[in-house]
Amino acid sequence: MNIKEIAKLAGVSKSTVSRVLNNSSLVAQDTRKKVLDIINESGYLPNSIARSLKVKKTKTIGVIVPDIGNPFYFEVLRGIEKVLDKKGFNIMLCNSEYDEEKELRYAYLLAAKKVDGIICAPCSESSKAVQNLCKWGIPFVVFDIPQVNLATNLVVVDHSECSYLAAKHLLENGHTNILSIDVPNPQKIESKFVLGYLKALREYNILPKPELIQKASPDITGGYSIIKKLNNQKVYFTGVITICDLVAVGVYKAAKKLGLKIPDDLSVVGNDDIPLARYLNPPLTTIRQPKYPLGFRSAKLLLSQIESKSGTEPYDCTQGQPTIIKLGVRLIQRCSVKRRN
Amino acid sequence: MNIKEIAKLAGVSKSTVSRVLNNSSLVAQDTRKKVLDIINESGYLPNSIARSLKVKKTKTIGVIVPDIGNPFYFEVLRGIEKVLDKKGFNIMLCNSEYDEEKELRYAYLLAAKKVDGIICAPCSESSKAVQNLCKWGIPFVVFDIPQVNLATNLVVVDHSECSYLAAKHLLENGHTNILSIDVPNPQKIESKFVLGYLKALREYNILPKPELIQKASPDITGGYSIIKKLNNQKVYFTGVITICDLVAVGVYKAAKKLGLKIPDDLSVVGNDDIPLARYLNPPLTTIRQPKYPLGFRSAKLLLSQIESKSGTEPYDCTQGQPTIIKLGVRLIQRCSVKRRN
DNA sequence: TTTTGTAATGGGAACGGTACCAAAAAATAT
DNA sequence: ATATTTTTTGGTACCGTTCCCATTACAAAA
Repeated sequence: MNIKEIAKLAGVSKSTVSRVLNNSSLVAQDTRKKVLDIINESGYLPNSIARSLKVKKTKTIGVIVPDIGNPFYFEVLRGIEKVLDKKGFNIMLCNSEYDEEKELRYAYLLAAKKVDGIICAPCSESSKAVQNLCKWGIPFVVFDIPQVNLATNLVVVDHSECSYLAAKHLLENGHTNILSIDVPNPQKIESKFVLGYLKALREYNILPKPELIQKASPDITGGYSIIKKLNNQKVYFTGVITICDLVAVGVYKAAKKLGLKIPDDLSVVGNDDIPLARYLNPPLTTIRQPKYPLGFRSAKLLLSQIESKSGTEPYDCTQGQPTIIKLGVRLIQRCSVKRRN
Repeated sequence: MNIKEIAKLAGVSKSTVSRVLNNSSLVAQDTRKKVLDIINESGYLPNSIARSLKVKKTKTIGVIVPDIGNPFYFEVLRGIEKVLDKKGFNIMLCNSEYDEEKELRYAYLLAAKKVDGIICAPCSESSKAVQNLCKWGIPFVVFDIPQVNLATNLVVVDHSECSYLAAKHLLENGHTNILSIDVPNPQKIESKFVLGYLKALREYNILPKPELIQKASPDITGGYSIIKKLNNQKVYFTGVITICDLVAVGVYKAAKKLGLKIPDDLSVVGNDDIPLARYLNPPLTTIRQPKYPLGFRSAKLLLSQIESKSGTEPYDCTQGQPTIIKLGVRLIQRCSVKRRN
């Protein structure tokens, strides 16, 4: 069933049917009604893929995140969805699983599918996918991880501030041997997270110990295995800061296994403030990320980019100043940190 | 940049370019190389939307769930993604937010976008969306909620078994005043969840009390507010079974607020076994749903349906026997239930 | 009556691919 | 050298819309 058949049934041309479909004003009242009736009783639904081909708009946005299983990204997604849905955009969700190769494949796929724009949380600071997005002239915004060497529109949080706040909180509570669990990064340069950690240590005149600067996959098993490993190596620490709450959960799990009490034997401060952080045992002290706003602002930014795009020309991401939106974080004190003397 | 321009640059016809794109065997080695070179250096990417229009396949699957925020659905989604990704399908994710109207809108949208198939967890047992999917001839499978009066392909768990197991566990532990928190359903008939609960009571010769059969929205606030409400009304119960772990979390929250200790003052058994259930305080005893398998099997089933579809004709969901896959559940005992005498 | 203007409709060329069929070129057989 | 087969290529209709342009119908003005 297509527009031509509807036209024939209604005894009009397909131009006219198209006009009622897009409710153009220049179609007579009774013609419109007649066509509408035919459409309803036939169960016809317009092929938006054909439409997209013609109008060069798909009304869909691609979203690439490393792990939707992580409540952090999920909350961001909610923010994104909120604004896009209101504007009639659909979301094509892609889960890169922290795999650069997969991320790139998805970017390619979304580009080929001619999505109107892309929101991406790349796995690394020099994401090949983002570079390509730029090259292909697709409107996009990246969040969470800033891109190096690329003037992209950005919605971020300062990761160094998170770790700084977290470490400082532990230092203020008398901890001096603090383990930092970051996510592995392929870059040679020290990550922002470690930088913030080091800054806090410096302020307290504490020399960083290399064995306390660790990396793990950003999930429960990541946190779990790092604690187990360090325990085997007899590395000493009384506090932990983690790159995300999920690895804090892993730390909890390991602590339980090893018979370590939190916060008595081990203090931990997470990062994200996922919804379930307050229900953990004990409730997790953490740095709250503006998750929903991150998504909300990213989507808004992308939409403005799409709207400003002139006609059908590809979007040139190098022209004009990139917009950079930096959102704040704050410490949420709960019960996973204990004062030491 | 389109196929025609590439053809011109390579000095061949667009047929030939199309052939190398779809790596057809009947193109000479050096022609192929020449075309490939041009493609690479020009950064051309084929428009899959145009392709889809012609071949009548989009290689994308629509997924409609009531709440991706619920780890239950998320786990299902992972299962879906696993099989679809391997077969080169993309996922278009839609969040109906337990809103029938929104669910229907999404179904329409996905149909218009000509997705190759749809996996749907409808909000109700007589989803208008599912009925339409049937009418429109789109391959689909529904999971989690069976459809009444509609012979659809199904991947489900017996909800009555879940509540039966949960209630029985409490009964075995000496509880006689058990609160059942179900999700509101628009149907007149008693829900499966309540049915299983009643069955367990009957086996123990306990008369059901209407005030202990409650409904709440399937999220944290739902569980929270129902407990608060019943507490105000001085309704007495020592055990709770919930339709999902998220409302159990809400129960925890309310208990804390009201100074009730779990499990000493209140025993609770959840349903789903979300990843964080074991990390709650106390760890939640719950009925484990086969979440990942639910998604995995649904996707497999859908794929087989799509593959068996002959050519371009719409899929007729009334012909042939529907496949119904029923998966089992089991009780996971943790620490939220206490024995009473 | 003829002209002019406006509202409503139809015709047909795109959009960017695919795929069938025919034609040309190259390889092989006669 | 010609006939035949096989390999490689080009031409073009089509997928289902939109949208520009032309045409028609009809009312109001000249």
